[in-house]
Amino acid sequence: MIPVKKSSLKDLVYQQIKLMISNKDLLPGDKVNRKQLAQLLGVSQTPVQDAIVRLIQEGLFEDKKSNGIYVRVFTNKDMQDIFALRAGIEGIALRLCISKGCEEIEDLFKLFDSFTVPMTDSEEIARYQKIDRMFHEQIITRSGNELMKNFVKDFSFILRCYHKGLLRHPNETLPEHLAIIQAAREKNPEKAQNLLIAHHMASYERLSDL
Amino acid sequence: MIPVKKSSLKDLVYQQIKLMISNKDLLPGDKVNRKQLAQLLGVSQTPVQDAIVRLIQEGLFEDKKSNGIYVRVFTNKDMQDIFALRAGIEGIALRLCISKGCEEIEDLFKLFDSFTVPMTDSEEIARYQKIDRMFHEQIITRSGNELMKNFVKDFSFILRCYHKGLLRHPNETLPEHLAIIQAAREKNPEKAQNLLIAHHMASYERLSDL
DNA sequence: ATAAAAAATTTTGTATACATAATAAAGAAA
DNA sequence: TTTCTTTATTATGTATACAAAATTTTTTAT
Repeated sequence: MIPVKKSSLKDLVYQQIKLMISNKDLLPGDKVNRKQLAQLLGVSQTPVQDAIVRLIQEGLFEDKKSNGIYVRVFTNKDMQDIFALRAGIEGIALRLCISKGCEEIEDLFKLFDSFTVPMTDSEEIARYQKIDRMFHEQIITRSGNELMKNFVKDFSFILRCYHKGLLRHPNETLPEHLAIIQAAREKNPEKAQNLLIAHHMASYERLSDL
Repeated sequence: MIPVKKSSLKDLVYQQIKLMISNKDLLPGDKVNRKQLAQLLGVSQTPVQDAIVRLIQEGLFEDKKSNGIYVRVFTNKDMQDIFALRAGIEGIALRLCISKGCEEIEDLFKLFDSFTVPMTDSEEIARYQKIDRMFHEQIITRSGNELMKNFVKDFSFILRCYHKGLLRHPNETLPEHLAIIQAAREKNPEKAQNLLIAHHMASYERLSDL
């Protein structure tokens, strides 16, 4: 028997609220109102309460105790913190990928073959960005560390919602990607890890300038 | 005015349940019963429900959807995943500490001066263990990355509850700690980071043997 | 006695009610 | 007007009610 998980209201409400966040219907600093949300979504306050608790735990909402619940405002420092955290996690993930000799990752690497610097065509840059994102996601996924996936999922959402545009031009990042890939092909986990971390930390530093 | 945060019932219940977990009143695999917990704690089911949602989000409970909620069973693989994740996070934290030239960390390092290998006295080993734990905690704390603190707090709790005994003898780990400290004193972030990661990954490997 | 069916109980998801605390609004005094 | 008090409104935390699904127990038939 296949366990069909007919999602419950509370799960739907949770997802719906996250959608409201990514759609900017709920903005950082907004007060979160249980009753109002319940009416808006056409459900009772109970599943909304559940969703709110989850979102607080996830860091998307902030509980100002007696003062109400608010959509969390992420400062520049907060975004930097996320970048650093991701650097550390993705670094170890890549190390694990290489250490366990995961060959299938080669197909990921190949995706970068078709690019060269300098990159000027905006359509090509868009394509590059997509592959860039996929590359980093897949490192986590293929590490085989389930826990990591969950952790990263949460703050990937935050980055997706609150971080507009790219920080560094492909001309700068492509060579870094290629160097990482080469270290991986050489089966040098530590080198690859260090390069990946350096890659992220360069973005981290750039974030200080904003 | 000092904002006195008279903790609400739901927070107390949450903490109380975590205590039940660390006290082994709630064991992995146990079914979690809302009504029963509410009666036990002498509150209504509402704050218990809140706490349960938080604990699911935190990974301590598992929602088997239509099948009920259970105290999560952490497999050996799960514990390994946690170790790897911690390695990555602590590594980047140490790098940040050194990069920002945080001098106060020196007082932490000094705590190791009084130890030498071989270590045989069980009381000394106990003292070492305490300092060991503190060392790793403080790296996170002093990195100045708030997000990290919260992430690590959650899985530190898991390690504390479900991981008994130490994996490797001080005779093996002290030299590693000293090497890490030396790299830090040399203000070499990458080297220190690599050594710290290697230190954790050695424990990670050891965990495979169990 | 064993298997199948039916009935009873428990559990979980959801809704609603309500008191206390917090905020906003209105009115009174300076 | 401005400030202070009082009153009204709303929001949050908590309790309770209840239906549908799941589990357990009991009953019935073989």
